[in-house]
Amino acid sequence: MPPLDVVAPDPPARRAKARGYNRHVPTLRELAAVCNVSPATVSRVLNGSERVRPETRERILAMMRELDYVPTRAARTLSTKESGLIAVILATAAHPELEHPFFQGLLEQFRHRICEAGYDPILLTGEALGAGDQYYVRRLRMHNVDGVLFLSVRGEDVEIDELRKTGIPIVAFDPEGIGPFAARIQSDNVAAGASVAEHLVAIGRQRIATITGLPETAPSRLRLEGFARALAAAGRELPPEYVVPGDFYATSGMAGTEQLLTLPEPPDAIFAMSDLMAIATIQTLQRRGLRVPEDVAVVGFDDIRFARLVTPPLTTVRQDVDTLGRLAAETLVAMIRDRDLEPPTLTVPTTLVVRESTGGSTLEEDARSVLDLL
Amino acid sequence: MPPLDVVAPDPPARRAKARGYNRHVPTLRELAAVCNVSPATVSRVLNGSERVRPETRERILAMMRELDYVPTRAARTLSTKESGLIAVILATAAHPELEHPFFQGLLEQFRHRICEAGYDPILLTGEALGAGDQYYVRRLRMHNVDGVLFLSVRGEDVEIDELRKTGIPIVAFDPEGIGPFAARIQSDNVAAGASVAEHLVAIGRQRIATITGLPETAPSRLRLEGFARALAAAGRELPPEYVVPGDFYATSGMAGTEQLLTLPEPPDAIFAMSDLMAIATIQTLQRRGLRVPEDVAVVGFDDIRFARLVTPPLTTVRQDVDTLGRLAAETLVAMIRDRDLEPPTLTVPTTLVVRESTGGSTLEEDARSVLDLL
DNA sequence: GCCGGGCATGAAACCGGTTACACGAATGTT
DNA sequence: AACATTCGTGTAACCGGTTTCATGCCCGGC
Repeated sequence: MPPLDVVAPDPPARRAKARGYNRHVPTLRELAAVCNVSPATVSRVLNGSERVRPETRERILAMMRELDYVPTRAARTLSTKESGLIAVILATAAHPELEHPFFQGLLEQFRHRICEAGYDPILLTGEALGAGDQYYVRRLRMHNVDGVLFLSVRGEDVEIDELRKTGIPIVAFDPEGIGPFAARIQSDNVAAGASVAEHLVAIGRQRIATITGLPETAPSRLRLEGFARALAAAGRELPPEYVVPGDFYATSGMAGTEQLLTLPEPPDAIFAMSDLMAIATIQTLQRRGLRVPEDVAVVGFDDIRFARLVTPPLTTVRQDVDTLGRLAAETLVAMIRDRDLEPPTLTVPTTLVVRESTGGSTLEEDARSVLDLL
Repeated sequence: MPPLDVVAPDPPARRAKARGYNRHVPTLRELAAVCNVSPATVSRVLNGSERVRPETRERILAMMRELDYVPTRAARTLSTKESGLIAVILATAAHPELEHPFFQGLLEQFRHRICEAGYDPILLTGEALGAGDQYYVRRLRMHNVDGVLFLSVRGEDVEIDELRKTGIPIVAFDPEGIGPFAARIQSDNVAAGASVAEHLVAIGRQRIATITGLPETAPSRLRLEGFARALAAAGRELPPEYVVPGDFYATSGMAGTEQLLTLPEPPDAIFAMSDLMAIATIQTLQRRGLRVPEDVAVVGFDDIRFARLVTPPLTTVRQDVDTLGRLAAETLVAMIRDRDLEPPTLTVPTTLVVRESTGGSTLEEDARSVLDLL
């Protein structure tokens, strides 16, 4: 049976009412009308302009609170070309940074800092998901993104040039194949590689090998450079068969270890260029009946939370994610505010954290450090 | 020396030129003019309207490509109230979901799916960062967010009601203290808890204990419910001192294990309600000279990548992150497109993955499973 | 008492898409 | 042949802030 009253209320409004969210959100003009001022004055209050009489300002601010006024970012963006959004570009699904523990800390610190500066991060991916309108450069242009943070650029990214043409400020972490138009943030990979080599020499290891990250990436090359140079300085060889390529992820750590164990002279120390690979290395060695650190010492890179939780706890190079994230945020915000700023290159020192996987720390020390975990 | 020509070009334009990004981005109206059509027609092509003659459409599409036209989202948002943004709400810094491996997979799958549907995720945090304009509800209203994904709502969130009033579609994962206005996605925690209990009984353990997650959270309560019920069904006791509270993170796993070991009758099996806690549990047991699984069997929850890399590989409950992420995305997009949709509650089954920490799998099986890692 | 200047405020155009409505041409109906 | 309908397209208002320029006021100086 059709209802008796033929005049149906406006459907969307009725639905809204039914769900209880018919609260009208005022516009700037309505707010201005209520306050008996012009839209321009309200806008000035919103933007903290000096040119407003204090009592007028207070009256408007009070009314904003009372009406629960929130300015519409889209309108402001349309007018000013500033969106308050910063794009964080993740790489392809094949190497999901988001799943790499190291990047999480970096990202959280970064997010926190840019939020304080009034920006919000929007997550995009370098991966092309079929249709062209899913390319990140297109998305980021649509959204009028104010700045871009790149997590581990890889050389083959054909869109980098497209991105450069937009003129949007860019900060890249551990960049490879990105021009000087982008700021760069990185750990001191050369010094870090050297510190690992020196440690392994100091504890008396004779046959020192390494499983690298993706060979074409900057962190991988630079760590190897410092590592090899320090070994040479100590009068040690680094034969080619002791350098096996990995990709930073766990599986390649297993494969690399297997490969090293087939050598006529297997190493007595392995430097894996990520903690994920190092942990896989320990696991593989133990499966083969080898003891860590007695038979083979293992060193990782990153100092992810898990590093101290594996058995034995992992000696590793700590990257200062808080500083890295903070600097990335500060640099990007500075570049947004002053477009003439020359993009800097910042290098952050690392710390070698010695634990049991190289025989370095006692059980008591380590138990204490575990309690530092959140 | 000042340059001879006194008339300085427009400063911003000059800077842009100097950096090489003076490329002019056309507007819809300019594009329309070039194509000898009205803005309305271009807009119709953009939005896939049927009412355009095919040859006109082609001409416009070709010109879009040639001029590298990208529509400005802000203008469309202003007009349609749809921003193409979906907010992902992380909790406070005290419990950084982003660092919890389980959420990464969920988030990546979610991101991937909503991206295909034309949305991009914006990261917000429940934490109030000082000033009021950093509250997430304000941010999300500013940005005209189309939908919200909540990761692990906690009961004390005072802003939930503010959020509800906005009427924005919400999907919450493992929700606690959120009303029926939000869709809920969760693993079948009761069945999962029961499957763990049954497994531990089946392998003949006598003194079965558990370290829970945050006691006030839904997953923690539900897993305990299933666990206790299944133990009772098998005629086993679950004395109160065998239930110690944790918080899903590693440290609480250590503390909980220590606590269990001080009991007059320490357990011979421990169910930790997250892999992070379970791994900390194994580590702690080994430090105390206890063997896993011979002396104490350990079961975790989540099946994070590390679960199979620790020694011994961890028996755990696998949450189907791909399905969880996909369902969250599909549900949210559906709710955005049809605001009348009743918010569903979806429960996804889990799988018990038996590995060596309960003595379950052989070395060979496990080595194979490790190779499944990406 | 008149004038210049600083200050608080207002009027109106503008940012770039969207869309309701109008309109002419082509097609179909009787 | 007259008329209704559908189709393709254009006109213009609108979304909600921002910003330039104008204006009116009050003040101090001469």
